[in-house]
Amino acid sequence: MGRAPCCDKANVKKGPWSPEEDIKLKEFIEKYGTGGNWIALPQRAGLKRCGKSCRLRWLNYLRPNIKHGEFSDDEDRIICSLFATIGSRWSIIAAQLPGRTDNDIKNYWNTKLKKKLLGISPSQRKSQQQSQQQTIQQPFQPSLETTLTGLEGFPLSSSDIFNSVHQGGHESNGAPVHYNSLLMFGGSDHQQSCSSSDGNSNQISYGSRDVEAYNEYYSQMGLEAYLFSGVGEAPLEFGFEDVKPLVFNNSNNNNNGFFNIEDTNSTMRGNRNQGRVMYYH
DNA sequence: AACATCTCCAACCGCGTGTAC
DNA sequence: AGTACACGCGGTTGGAGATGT
Repeated sequence: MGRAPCCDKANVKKGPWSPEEDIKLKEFIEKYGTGGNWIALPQRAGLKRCGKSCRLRWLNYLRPNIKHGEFSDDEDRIICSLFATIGSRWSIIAAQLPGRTDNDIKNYWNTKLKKKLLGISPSQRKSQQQSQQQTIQQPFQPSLETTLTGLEGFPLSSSDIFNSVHQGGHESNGAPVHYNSLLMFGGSDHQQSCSSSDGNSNQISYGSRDVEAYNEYYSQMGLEAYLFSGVGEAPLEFGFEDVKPLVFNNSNNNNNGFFNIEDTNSTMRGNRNQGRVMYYH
């Protein structure tokens, strides 16, 4: 047995909304509110529309403070960063952009931003359409990650971590070291920054709000990764009662791909704004 | 100018989730 | 605990307008 229809489809109007319908809906909601019942609303408002259609029209177009028009560079950055960390959860992304709707952001991403990031001109699109399709539908594939890591404030990709940032991390045969897990500690609250100055250190700090999303992001890349905000208490908060972080340092490399363990809690506590990437073999 | 193709975005659809009973 | 229903979300579609040939 299928799902019961939300309304009598034979008796509801579909397609674009007329200005008259918009006025009717807007005036009704401003006067009476939604009453917490979208299904009953169209009848009460005298509209021959499905409740879902009314809800969508109100949320995406008629409600106050909706922002239309061009997205700013800041908005672009926020969308990219969030898309890369949490994927296509448009309602969550929209919550970070006042005045923008999930539908708006979704459309913007699908029609413009995605192409902008991939650097594809209109003439290139046709020939690349097939390969794009594959990449785009799987946001965590390396090609898109690589593109996105160029954005300021974006988390590092696995290849950045393994090959670029920590160039000293090599097997004795010269091959990059691969790790099973990745532990990161860092920084004061609500900052987002990452940098790599000398290839041997990686400064990274994220606000506590973002931790779960980033952890999810890294796990999508096949890394068992744990990113902690704060230093002292955070591991406990995330269920790591006996964390023994491996501090990246060339001198700690014992030449077989493993790094020596040392207790750095005191150091870390004293350098809250200089978090480090640490590997757990 | 005519036609084909592309772009954009509003709107639709189906499904998962929450909640009331 | 099970069921029915409404809401909200994300994927997809349709069509108008823009652009290319």
